[in-house]
Amino acid sequence: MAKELAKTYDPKDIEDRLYQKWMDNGYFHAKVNPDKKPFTIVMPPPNVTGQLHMGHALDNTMQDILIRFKRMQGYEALWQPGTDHAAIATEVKVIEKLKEQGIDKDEIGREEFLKHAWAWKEEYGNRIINQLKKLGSSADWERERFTMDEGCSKAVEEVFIKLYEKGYIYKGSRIINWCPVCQTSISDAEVEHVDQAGHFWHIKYPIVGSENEYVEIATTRPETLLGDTAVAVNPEDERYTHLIGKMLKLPLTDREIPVIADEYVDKEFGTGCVKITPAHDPNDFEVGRRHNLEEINIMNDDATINEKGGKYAGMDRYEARKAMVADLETQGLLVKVADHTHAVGTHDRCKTTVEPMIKPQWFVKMDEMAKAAIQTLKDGNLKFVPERFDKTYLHWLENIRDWCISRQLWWGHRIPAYYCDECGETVVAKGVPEKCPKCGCTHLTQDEDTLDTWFSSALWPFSTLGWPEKTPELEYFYPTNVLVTGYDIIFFWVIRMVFSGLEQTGETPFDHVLIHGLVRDSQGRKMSKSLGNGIDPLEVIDKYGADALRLTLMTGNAPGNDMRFYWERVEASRNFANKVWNASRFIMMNLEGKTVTEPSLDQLQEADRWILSGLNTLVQEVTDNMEKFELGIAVQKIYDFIWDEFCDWYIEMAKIRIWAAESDPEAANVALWTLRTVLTEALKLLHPYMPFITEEIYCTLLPEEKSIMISQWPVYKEEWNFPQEAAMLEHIKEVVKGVRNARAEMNVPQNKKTKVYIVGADSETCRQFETLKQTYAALAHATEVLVQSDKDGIGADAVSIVVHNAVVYLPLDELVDMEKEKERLLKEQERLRKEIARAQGMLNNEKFVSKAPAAKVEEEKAKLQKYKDMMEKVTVQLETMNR
RNA sequence: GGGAUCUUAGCUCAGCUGGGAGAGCAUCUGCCUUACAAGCAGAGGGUCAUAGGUUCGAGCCCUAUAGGUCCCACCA
Repeated sequence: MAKELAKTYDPKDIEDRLYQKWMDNGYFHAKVNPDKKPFTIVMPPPNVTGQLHMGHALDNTMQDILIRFKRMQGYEALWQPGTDHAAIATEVKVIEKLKEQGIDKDEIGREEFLKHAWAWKEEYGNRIINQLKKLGSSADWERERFTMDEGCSKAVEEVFIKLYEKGYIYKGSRIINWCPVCQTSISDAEVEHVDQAGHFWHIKYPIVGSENEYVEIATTRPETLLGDTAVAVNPEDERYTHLIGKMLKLPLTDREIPVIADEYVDKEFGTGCVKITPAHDPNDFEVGRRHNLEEINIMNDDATINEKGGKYAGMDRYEARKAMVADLETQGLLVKVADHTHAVGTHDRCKTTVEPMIKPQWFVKMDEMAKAAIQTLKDGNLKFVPERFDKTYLHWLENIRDWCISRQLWWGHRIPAYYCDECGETVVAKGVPEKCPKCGCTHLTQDEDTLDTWFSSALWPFSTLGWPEKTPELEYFYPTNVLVTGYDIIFFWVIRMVFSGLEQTGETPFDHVLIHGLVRDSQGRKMSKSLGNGIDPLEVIDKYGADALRLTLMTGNAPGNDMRFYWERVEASRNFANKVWNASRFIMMNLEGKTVTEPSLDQLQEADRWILSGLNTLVQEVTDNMEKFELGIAVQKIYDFIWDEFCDWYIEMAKIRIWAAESDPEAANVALWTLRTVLTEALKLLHPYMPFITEEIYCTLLPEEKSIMISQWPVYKEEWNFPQEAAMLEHIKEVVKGVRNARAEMNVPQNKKTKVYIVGADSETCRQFETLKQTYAALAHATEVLVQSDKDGIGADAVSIVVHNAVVYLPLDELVDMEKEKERLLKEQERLRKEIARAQGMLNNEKFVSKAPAAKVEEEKAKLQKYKDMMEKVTVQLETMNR
């Protein structure tokens, strides 16, 4: 017995209840099951500090759709969830929170600080998980992981040691990107190049021994002059060859530096002379190493000038710049200042200008692993969807430099390296070594640094499944199938997972990477906190429901493209939900108290056969689109089928039999069965996109069923394929549309019903129309439909609608405006004339006839015949009117 | 400097391997028709950025141009 549904759809009534039901029944949980094929997605772990934003909503909706789809198809579908410790982001937030309480990080020390950080994690780590649940995410929460939990930490340690032993991880003093605010090194990927309007300062460096001679250099960062240890020119540059080897007096200091020759210098740019500051510029660093130049670090960690800076010591780098420029000017060494816009490296998180510095850091050697990652893509083991992101991936890998992995932070995985207090020997090991292998000293101290947060996320696809242990889960679910993520983290994450997976497990961690774009605001701007233009997904869920939000995010967008988000779109989605709700309500109302039995195939009427054929096509296409990750196209087809075909046409057709149930209960049964069957199957197709509403309707409609999410995905049924009836009904629609259009144009009031005469071209056409005359009557506001083979009894003033194989007449009596009718027919004639000209033109083209596929040519011939036929009838009609 | 991508109806965007231009919103006209006014029925609106090329046939493929967006990059 079907229970009644509320009159309008209210998501609040059902979402939390259904989610709880799914959880209670363990539907999200995936187990190792040799009888089924696995399908695995690992969730990009949101930061523990994070709050759900539209990007998460989009990313997780896509994953949930794929997982629900595959689960229904009979796969053992695992969606592996978890959170990321987000090293810098979290540490910064914890520091802020402590500050509010008047606590200083350095005062309480590392151990105490970490206690606070863990407390933070406990407090906020669940927040984003709960928000993901609101979205309907069917992740296997029983398997939820955290990048710093015991297992993941073990995996990190294991990888670090293995790579160290292989020589892929090394410690070295090299130039790295230093953030003076966060006080840590950062990787190249974390540096954002931002164009800034700056200056080019042209400065004279006097030549030692030639009092009035000097070279002119141009720099954007005059303060680094304090660390200069050479000036370089291009060896081919004839202007300066005579200076090579000479010494220059470094302004504002008492040092003398040499002029050197290096290919790196571009003769055409600037003055052709470059000051070399090995300790504060990556290029200069390379030049310095090539020429054995001294590396003078002139800055403290907070980017103030250190004691090497003489009178400028203690000043901030920009203060020092100002002071130095003033001094240079005073000394007559400043030639000119030119405006110059250039890209400045900034820390992506805090936007501080990065300061290149030489510091001892840990690095991962990238060349070999990058090669493997490139190869796996080329071998087809890894596919980006859409494909164009191949280039992004390859370009980055082909130009990769060693990865700086150490961070001067406390929150994260501490580097498993220990230094002997006596001899300084480095030992990389699991846990504190008992004694130094070199000198036997028992006092060893662990490295203070932690690892880049991406070091652990790089292992996510396998560390979450138990690696390095050989767990049954790892064996069964790994490698995973799809990774869903935004194009903005291909560098940070996808690439690192690929090379880590290949190196550690010998396999590409996933075979498809489904890339999506950014969700922007209604004006196309990035949603951001500072602009205050972000739309909170939770607010959308609260107002319109999770299903409406999900549908909005999935429609009208191609993979990899950005999308704009605005409320009107959500409303449209909500309206669709309401439509589905009400169609279902109608069906259930009519099922009330009835026992519906499955009819035999020959009991199915034309309309039933048509809609079942349509469903069949839909099932096939949607499945196909979803297999190809064309999620937006698939849902568009489901939407159109449900609204346009099923609601607007089929339900209206079925009403005829339902309302005549008393006189013909058998026909009503067939209609009801078809309604229920098509609705059920369509709901299943829709379920991955709109899980809540489909579940609620499904379970109300079929009380004996437990849940739509564990129901079987629809498959194409050969016995539901009725091409003939499908064509007949399309013909009906054409006629009905014609009648409706004529009525509207002739301003016939909606409630005014008329007779409809259909004059068929031949007996078979007449027979078909005769069969379906009730359907016409209902859909075309007819009191009666008369099918005949001639114009007997039809007045000359009847409005005529010419369709293929028939002319339809509406006797409108006093309502007919003959002028208007004539106009309407002339318009139709004009349209047909164009169609005929087009088809005729193609067929007159010999090359078309000889080269185009035969089927195409036949198609055009048939069209031409059809239009000519219609043209003839319209012409006759016009002539009749003129008489 | 290198690369990607976009330019289609008033707005936001679809358009899968080339075969008669679509959706949602907005606009206009009728309708409170017993599932739904968050609805129903109808209508208007596009030389698919420009110029060439390939093809029997181009929104789709190729080349150039213009404009927009994004990513990468060690010209100080």
